[in-house]
Amino acid sequence: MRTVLHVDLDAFYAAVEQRDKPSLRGKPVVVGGTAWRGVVATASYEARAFGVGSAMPTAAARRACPWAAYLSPRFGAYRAASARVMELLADLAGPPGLLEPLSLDEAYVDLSGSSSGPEDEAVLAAAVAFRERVREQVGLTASVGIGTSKLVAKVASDLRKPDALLVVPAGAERSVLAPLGVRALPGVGPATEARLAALGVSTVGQLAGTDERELVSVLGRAAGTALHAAALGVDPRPVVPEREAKSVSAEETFPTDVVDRAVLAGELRRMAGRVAERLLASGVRGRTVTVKARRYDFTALARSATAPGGAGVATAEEIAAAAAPLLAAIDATGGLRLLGVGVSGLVGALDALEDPVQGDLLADLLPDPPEPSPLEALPAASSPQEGGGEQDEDAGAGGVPAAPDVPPAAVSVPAPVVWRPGQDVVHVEHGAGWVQGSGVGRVTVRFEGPRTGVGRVRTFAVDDADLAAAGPPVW
DNA sequence: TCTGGGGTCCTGAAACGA
DNA sequence: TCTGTCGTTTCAGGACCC
Repeated sequence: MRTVLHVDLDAFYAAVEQRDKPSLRGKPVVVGGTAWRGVVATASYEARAFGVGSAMPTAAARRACPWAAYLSPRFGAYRAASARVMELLADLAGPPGLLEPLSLDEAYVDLSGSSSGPEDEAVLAAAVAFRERVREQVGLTASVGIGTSKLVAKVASDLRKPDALLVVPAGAERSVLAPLGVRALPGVGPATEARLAALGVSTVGQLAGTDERELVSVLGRAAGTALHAAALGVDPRPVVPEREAKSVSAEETFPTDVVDRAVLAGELRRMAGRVAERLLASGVRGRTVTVKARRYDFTALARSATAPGGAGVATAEEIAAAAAPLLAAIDATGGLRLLGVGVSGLVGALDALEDPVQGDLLADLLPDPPEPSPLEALPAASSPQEGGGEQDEDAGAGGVPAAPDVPPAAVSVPAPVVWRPGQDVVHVEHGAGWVQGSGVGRVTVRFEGPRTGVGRVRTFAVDDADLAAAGPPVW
């Protein structure tokens, strides 16, 4: 039985400001960009009463609540407060140290090793004591949720905030989640909510009752399966103590849109310097440089390039040199309102000096895992007749003649996969697969397998024989 | 309302290379 | 040598989170 605790500091930035400036206590406080094009990062609960919320344009917030205090963020103060809270959380986590900070104001702790479940009296007592220490020693309030998974703990901490503690006992997950709106689930934003609404799904309970295949067809494989599991209260993600950054970037919205290429190039060099400072401070280099822009009409675009070899970039000069041709490829007609540059594919500076081929050689010397790759065992769609017979998506008995030892359940096919060469359409339905319409060419399908992991791609041909064949081709 | 900044992850298409 | 096949990598964009 897992016990996961989620901590969320209430209205964090605004709460730190109210703590440090007694005159602001009990009053509406808004922290965020105070410039003309700024947005709200955090609003105190007093400001939220007037309709001010995160991500709202500052201009709109000022109209809704002109009497609030509008402050620029003081990240130094927030980092210090966060560090103190994380220390208290580390004490709570104990020697196993399963503490995963998500941001300055949020973290997960895995207490499975020292408890019998979420409703364990000792866990409850520890959580109460932790919240008391945060109040006394840091001067802030925290909302805490406890459950059998990250998902349930997080939803629980959101449910009664601010300044609350909620425990979801093992077995009660579904009944707690069911009445909530789908937006209560992490990962469901406006776009996903709208797609679910089109299916007639607005609550988590309805989501749990929806066929997973239908969700996959609408949301894609990863989101579809994860959300369906989440609606059932299932979330196997472990608490991971250390997570290394995967990219470093800097971006800026200009006070007014910029058309002048010389100005854009200068801004890009300045931001390359900011990125380089952070890369050098953490002793890493990056292989891929991305230039991001938002045009006057708010359309976003990005151009990226990956440096050949293992050396990568790290200095301002290297980043700027790689970014310059990417910026040149961006159409700035009408002006850009935002420009940014980022570096990803990060490797330690020492790693970058090593021959990247060595890893492959080592992999070749190692014996293959016993599990056969489902990809190698898959017959191509260009042999539709070989499969024959009825498809059985779950058991797959007789459905994959070339590899009877590999159940089709080991392979998940994202759906729908649509290919359009000119006017022709090849449409591969979810699961075992159909080819409909007319068309000849290649279809690329991304697979997931026990050995290959997620993201492997198989490309296969579809020819006239497939399309003329009676019955669906079977993979 | 008119939309920041810094990230993560996912997906489809295309290029690449054996 | 040429061509088709197919796995891998890269690129671009979308959605989401705090």
